[in-house]
Parts: sequence; structure tokens; C-alpha cells
Amino acid sequence: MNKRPPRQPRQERAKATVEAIVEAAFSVVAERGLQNTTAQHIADKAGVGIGSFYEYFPNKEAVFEELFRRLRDDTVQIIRELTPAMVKLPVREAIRVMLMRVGDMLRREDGKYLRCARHAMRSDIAIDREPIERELRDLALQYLLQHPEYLKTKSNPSISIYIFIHGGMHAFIHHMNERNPVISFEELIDGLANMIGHYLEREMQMVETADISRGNDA
Amino acid sequence: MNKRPPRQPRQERAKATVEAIVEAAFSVVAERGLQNTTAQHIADKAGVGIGSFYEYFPNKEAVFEELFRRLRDDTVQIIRELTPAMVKLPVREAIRVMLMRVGDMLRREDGKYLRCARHAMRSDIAIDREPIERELRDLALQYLLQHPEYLKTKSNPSISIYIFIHGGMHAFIHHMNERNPVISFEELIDGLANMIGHYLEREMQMVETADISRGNDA
Amino acid sequence: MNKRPPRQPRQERAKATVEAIVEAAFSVVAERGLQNTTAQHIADKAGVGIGSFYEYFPNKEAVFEELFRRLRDDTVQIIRELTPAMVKLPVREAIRVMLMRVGDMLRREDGKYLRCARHAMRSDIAIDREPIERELRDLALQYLLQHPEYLKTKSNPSISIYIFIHGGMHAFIHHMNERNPVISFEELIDGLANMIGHYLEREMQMVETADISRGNDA
Amino acid sequence: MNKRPPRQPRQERAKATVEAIVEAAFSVVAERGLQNTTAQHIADKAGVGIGSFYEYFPNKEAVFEELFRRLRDDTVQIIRELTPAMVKLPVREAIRVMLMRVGDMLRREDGKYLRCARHAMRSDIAIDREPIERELRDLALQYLLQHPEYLKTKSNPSISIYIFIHGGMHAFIHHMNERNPVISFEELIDGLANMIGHYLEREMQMVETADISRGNDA
DNA sequence: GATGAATGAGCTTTCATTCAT
DNA sequence: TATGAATGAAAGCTCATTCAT
Repeated sequence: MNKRPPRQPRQERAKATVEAIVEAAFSVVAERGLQNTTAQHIADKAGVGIGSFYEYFPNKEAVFEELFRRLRDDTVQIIRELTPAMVKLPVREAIRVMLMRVGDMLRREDGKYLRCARHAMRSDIAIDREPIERELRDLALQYLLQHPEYLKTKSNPSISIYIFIHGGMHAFIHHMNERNPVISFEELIDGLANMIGHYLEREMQMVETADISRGNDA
Repeated sequence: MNKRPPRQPRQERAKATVEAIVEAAFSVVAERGLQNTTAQHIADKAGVGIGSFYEYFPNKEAVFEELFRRLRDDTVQIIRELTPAMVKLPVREAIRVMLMRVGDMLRREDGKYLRCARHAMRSDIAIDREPIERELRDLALQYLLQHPEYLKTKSNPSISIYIFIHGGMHAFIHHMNERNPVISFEELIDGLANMIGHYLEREMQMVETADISRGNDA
Repeated sequence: MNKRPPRQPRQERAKATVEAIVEAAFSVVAERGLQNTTAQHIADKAGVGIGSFYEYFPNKEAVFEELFRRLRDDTVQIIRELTPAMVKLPVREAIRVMLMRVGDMLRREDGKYLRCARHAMRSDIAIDREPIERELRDLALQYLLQHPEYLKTKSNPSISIYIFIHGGMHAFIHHMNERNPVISFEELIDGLANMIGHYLEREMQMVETADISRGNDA
Repeated sequence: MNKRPPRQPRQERAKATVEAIVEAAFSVVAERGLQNTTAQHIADKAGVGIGSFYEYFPNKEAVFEELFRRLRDDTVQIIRELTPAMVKLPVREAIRVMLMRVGDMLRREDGKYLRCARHAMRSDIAIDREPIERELRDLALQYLLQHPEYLKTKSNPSISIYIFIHGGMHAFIHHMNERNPVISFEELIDGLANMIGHYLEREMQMVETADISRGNDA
């Protein structure tokens, strides 16, 4: 009867379907949250049959994992790209730049990714955060190499990185999703920057003080 | 159509049932998380019929709210009780004492409350955190009255409180729930104490420095 | 502690409880319909414990049956009381009087009985309507004795009684429960009165006509 | 939250399923009544999974509505088809024809529809009876155009139509469902036909009598 | 005798997943 | 390969009824 549309090359066509599903999933999860998102919702939004959904994803969680993986990889990507520039900036400035840039990324497409990020943070679905931690550790290392004065700090950097990642990131995402936040986004970023900035500066002072006392002892 | 409000337990027997349900809910939520906990699970664990569950709670969420309310109120209680002692301690020591005490509370009964706390943090179920914030604000105020030197700090305390609550608490709970944490509990507490301690000290220094410069200007 | 109220004689106290339950049932059924009425609703409204409900009624349906029995008996009572007066009236007038009187009875207590009557008509609960039919048959008999001219009617009176009871009563109750009836209550009563009145008069005419033709034949 | 609207059956297979469900619903409702019919009963009888039921009907009531709609539409259809023939018949004959035909329709398939009709009459589920009323009004109009002698009747036809629909139809359905009816089906139909026939004839006579008296006055 | 706490069968409804077409 | 109809386990919740106090 009616002519079939020119068949797309297998790989490409499949890729387009997967892409449509993932983008639809971002939308639906942003709108409804993980709990209220069904495979059917996603397939409908993607404009494909539910059968196709299961053609490309073994189950519903798999597409959520893909979502979170992309958010994580985008974040890693941003940090990686920004690292060379950040290491040349004062610490607060560097943190501000990074948070602004990540904030911009999350606000893409009408906040779709942002709302997903929130659900990602809360989800039980295990997504390996190690790549982000690694990237931040690398950033920290690069930064120290450029600012050897900070190298004297004695305390375990894992601790502050741990707190910054789990606490800072959570506060950041939480705030960005609030409707009527008690503090502004700029204040939040300043607060986080100061948290790190003050911390580092104080650490250094304490090292210096210790040096002096030790010097005095000598 | 419209249903009776959940029965107010008037008799001893009823009170025991409610208590059994709440305690069972703590256990089951700790084990399975909010999503995978059903009313039936809770009733089974409590050793009561499912009908009894719905006799005292209008729905599943209501018992979760009760759980979270108790966790919150216990936390508030601890902070309130500790406040008089804390205000006399150095800031890091005060924070350490508080976190240790809260940590102990959460570790009661084989970590049941701790695991629930994690789920509470992640849940969409709105539990009013304002009482905790209020208690912390009160603690801060009491502390400042005892340590007037901190009063000079110019920066908006809402910001650090916001970050401490949303970030610090999350990092704290998250860490306590980790099986193989990269840093120890003591390190975490030191890290958080330093985060606040360093922050405050640095804030004060900056005020002093500003005073001096201003003084120099004169 | 506090003095028990003077114990009522067993029989009376029980009677009062039963009465409270039945009256409460009238109210609740009127408000919520049979389906949405629970034993608990009735006990609550009656101000007695649910246990007491089952002390006096073997199950929920039993109280509904009692409701319907009372409605039926009240109707029978009205017809019985009215019969001596009705037999002396013209047929339409008699019917109007009866329907007005039954209507008044159903409107007692804010329409409580009326709304129950509707539910009674629709219910699957078998309530023996025979007493009403018997009473109406008796009324018809008395009427005929007073108005021998109607006696000539050949057609089976069971048929019209059947239709009057099942149809007329249903139309009557249905109309009384309508919020925005297309015809007024008076029009309905006139319609029903005419339905019977016209019917009887036409029946008689047909008998007469038959007599005349038969007479002519002779 | 919000759910998809029930699927529109597009494929043959789906249409067959819907049909199976509706037919099963007729059977089960006929057997058990509305109250005792569950979605599961219907699905079982239809030989489909309960999931399929909810694929095509948003809830149990929806399938009942479909049942009643079909009964109503079949009734309307019969009246419409019969109207041209009926208007040429004497009034009693016309009514008899119509009632016989509707009775035949209801007795299809072992009385399945008949028993459903009874439940439909009693149900609280609002099914718009307006189409039947409209069809009957149209029938009446057509009839009057063919029999202008009836046009003289002064009384409001809404009243008799109201009584005929609500009373007559109820008596009709009620009788057809009785196991041991005190009058036969033919007697019932004759009774209803006479009810209408006598009524109309008497109405006309009264008009004539009035005319005559008015004529005498002149 | 009165009470009301406890019960659980039973109902409605959802949705992840399969598989015939 | 893409589809969407079909499925049924599982969850939330109700309420008639019982029975210990």
C-alpha cells in the first residue's frame, strides 16, 4: 500500500530510539519523580511503543541509571574542562566558577536535568560517584601544584573532599530545587566558597602557627 | 466516601499496638527502605493484623511521618539538653559533643534509627525540619551570648546554618550508613567540627583585619 | 470513683438502645445510602459501641430490614386509618388524600424517611410488600362496597393493583426524591389520581357499553 | 497521579476483548447483581486477566455504565424502529406491540439483559434516561399527528409521560423478573395498555363533555 | 450487658514485563 | 524490528464481625 520510509541504517535508527527514550526519561522523571514514573510514561513521551523500550533497556531501572550516569559524566566533564582555568584562580573564585558552571549545566532545558539530579541524589539506585570524587581529587592536586603554599596543610584532604562532595553537593542541589529558598543562589555559592576558602586558609594559618611554635622551640 | 479520623488510642492495649506498629515500622524501613516497605510488612513485623494498622494510621505515609517526627524530636531534644553544656565549650568541642551524642542516639537498637534517618533525609515526605533549625539557631544565639567575641562576624548566619543543616547533616547521616567509609567516624566529626570551627575563626579574623585596615585609614 | 447512673430496668434499657440504633440507621441511610452505610456509622450516630450493635442485630442487613419494615408498617397503618374516610370520597379525592398523607409521613424529620424509602425501593433486601398489597386490596373492597356501581367492572383488579403498587409507588417515591422535578408534587398526585380515576371510569363505561350492546342484541 | 485515559481499542484483538468483557459483565451482573459483582468476577467470566479489564475500563462502574447504555440504546432503537408502524395502530395495540418487542429484547440470551435491566433501574449509577424520554415524546407526537382527535386533550402530557416512564417501566421490569408473578405477562401488558388507553380515552371524553357543556351554555 | 480493639478476607487498582503479530 | 495487548503479582485499604475485658 503506502511506501515504507527509507529504512535507516540499523545502528543509527536504534541510536535515535535510545536517545529519544533517554531524553523522554529526563523529562518524565523531572516532572513526576522516580516513583511516579512508569515505563509506559517514558515510552509515550518518547513516541515509541512500550515494546521498544524493553528492546533497548532490560528494565525500568536501567534507564534511570543511564540518566544518572549522564548527569555524573557531564559533571565530571565540566570539572575536567574547567580544571586548567580553575587552578590559576584564587580558591573562592575557582569554586564559584565551578558551581556556576555546574549550575548552568543543570538548568539546561528548563531545569529538566536539575530536577532529575535531585531525584538522583535521593534515589536508592546506586550510581558510582567515584568518578566525581576522582575528578575533584585531581582538581585538588592540580590546584596544590599551582599553589604550593597550601601543600603544607597537614590534615587529611580526603576528609574535606568527603564532606564537600556529600554535604556541599547535597546542599547545592537541594537549594537549586527549592521554590522559596531562604537564601539566594549567590549567597549559597558564596557560602560554599567561603566554607572551603575559610577552611583552607585557616588550615594554613594553623600550620604556620605550628611552624612558628616549633621554630620557637628550636 | 469520607472516613472516620484514625482512632485515638484510649486504652492501654491500643497504645501498645500503636507502639508496636511504630517500632516495627522503624525496623522494616531500616531493613527495606521506604519504597519497599508495605503496610503489610509493618503489620506482620508488629504482629498485628493489617486492619489494626489502618485503625491507627490513615495510610502508609502517616506512619513514616511518625517515624521521622520521632527522629526529629529526639534530635531536637538532644540539642536542647546539650545546649547549656555546649555553650561553655570551645566551638569544635561543642560540635563534637553534639555529633557524638546524636550519633549515639541514632545507633540505638542496632542502628535501626540510623538507617531510618537516612531514608528520612532522602524521602519526599515533607517533615518539617524547622524545629531542628530553630533549635540550632537558639543554640547559636546562646553560644554567641557566652562568646561575645564571635558577635562581630558580619556575614549572614542563615547561610552557614543552611549549609550546615542540609550539607552537614546529610554528610553525617550518609557516612554513618556507609559500610566501608573512606574516612572514620572520628575523622568525619573532626572534619565537620573543623569546617565550622575554621569557618568561624576565619570570619572573626576577617572582621579584625577589616577593623585594622579601617583603623589604619583613620 | 464516679457513681454509676441508676441502672435502668433491663428490658427498657435494651429497648432504648435498639430504638437509638434504628433511628440512627434511618439518619445514616438517608444521608449515605445503603451501600455507604457501615455498621460503625450507625453505632457512632446512635452513640453506642459497635459491640452493642451486634448485641441487638445479628448483622447489618437486619437493621435495614427493620427500617424497611417500619416504613411499610407505617404506610399500612396510614392506609388502614384512612380507609373509613376514603371510602366515602370520590375516587380521585380518596387517592389524593392517601398520597398526601403518605407524603407527609415520608417527609417527617427532614425527609429522613423519604430518602430511606427510596433506598428501600431499590434495595435487593427482600421486604415483604404483601401487607401493603393486602391493605390496598382491602381498601379497594371497602370502596366497592360503598360504591356498588364500580362492582360491575369485569377486569381483574389484581392487575391494576399490581401496576399501581409497583409503578405508582415507585413514581411517587422517585419524584419525591428529585431535586428539580419536571412536574410538581401536586401535578404528580393529580396524575396518579387521574390514572386510577380515569381507569376506573373508563372500565365502568366499557361495562355499560357492553351491557347496552348486549341489551340491544336481545 | 494522573493516569492515561483508557486505551481506545484499535486492533481487532482488543475489540474482541472489550466485547468479551461487556458480555461477561452482562452475565455476571445478571447473576449476582451490581453489589456483588467484582471486576475480578467479570474478568474471570470473560476469560481475560484482571489487567485487561482495567486496560479498557477505568473502573468497575464504567463497565456498568456501558451495560446500561447499551440497554437504553437498544430500547431507544426499538422504539424508533417501531414508531412508523405504531402510529398507525390503535393506542392499546401500539403499546402492546412496543412492550412485547422490548420484552423480547430483554429476554434475549436467557434473560441476561432482563436481569441487568432490573439492576439498572435500581442502581444509583446515573444513566441518562433522557434519550428514552425523548424517543417516547417523539412517538407521542407522531401518534398525535396521525390521530388528531387526541390533540384536543388539555392536560399536560409531561405528567403522564413521567408516570409512564418511571412507573410503567418499573412495573414492567419488576414483573418480568418475578419468579412467581401474581399476574401473567400478558395481563401486565394488557394492564399497562389499558392504563394508557383508558387514560387517553377518558381525557378525550372529558374534553368533549366540556365542549358540550360550553356549547349548551351558548 | 456494653465496649471497642483486633482481625483478615476481599476488593480495587497499578504497572513491570512478556510475547504474538 | 517495532508494537501494544495481555497479564497477574502485589499493594493499598475497607468493614463486617468477633471476643476479651
